[in-house]
Amino acid sequence: MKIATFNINGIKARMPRLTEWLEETRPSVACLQEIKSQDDGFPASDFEGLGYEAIWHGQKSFNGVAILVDAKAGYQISEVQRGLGIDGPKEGEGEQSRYLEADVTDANGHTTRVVCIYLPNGNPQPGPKFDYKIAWMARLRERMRAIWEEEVPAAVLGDYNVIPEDDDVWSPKAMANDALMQPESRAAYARLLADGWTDAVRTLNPRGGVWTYWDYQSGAWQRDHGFRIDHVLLSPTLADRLEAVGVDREHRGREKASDHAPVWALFSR
DNA sequence: ATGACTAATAGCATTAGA
Repeated sequence: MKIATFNINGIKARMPRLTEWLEETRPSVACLQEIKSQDDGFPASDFEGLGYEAIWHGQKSFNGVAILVDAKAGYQISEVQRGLGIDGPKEGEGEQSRYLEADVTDANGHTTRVVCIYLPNGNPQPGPKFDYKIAWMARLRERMRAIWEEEVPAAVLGDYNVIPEDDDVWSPKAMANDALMQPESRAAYARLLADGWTDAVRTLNPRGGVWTYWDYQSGAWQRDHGFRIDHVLLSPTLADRLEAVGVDREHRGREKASDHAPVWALFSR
């Protein structure tokens, strides 16, 4: 089983790149963030044509998450929960579409809990958006603890919008004031790891230096000015089966690419 | 230096991203 996460930055604008990536790398499960599409506009039939079954939690203009499974390879998906029950930072806007949780069953009947998240960015900080980010992380931790109690194999993956350590960014100094690496953001992420969740990419790359995002501006891609904010967190039984991780960097360099690259984790079954 | 790109929606710029 190969589980992947990809912040696609607009599903309409990215469909050609997304299609290529699915055909070339064929993940068993793909978590997508920032689909920036309402539920009605989601191209489910295009994914069906590629052999993928999807569930999605859309929103107009911003945010939006989806989970795809390789139906052609025998995977099935069943939604467990959408949303964490937390309102956005603006008065009366309601909940943003950032959380989608499902059970994924393989051809042999083995089920894995898969949680696709798009954690709030939190800039500018300090301010209400940063407060929202920290509150969202607290709610996420509560939900992850509940999943932990279920003792199911689980992966919580997506765009965490947190740079966990200084060696996860090309220049800690350049990013020092960003919400992505504030001590509060890092502490909230560290609490998830302290709870027992395994950071798959960090575990297999203990020296850091792995990037998953490069800004569109200032030639960041050409200069390799990136950082790691897309993470794959694993429950113990799933972590035991972890065989490899990777970042599909090459896809970041293509025409009309997302500013994020896909991140994947491979398991023994 | 509070910019530079990019996407979406709805203008004939603004918001948001990170």
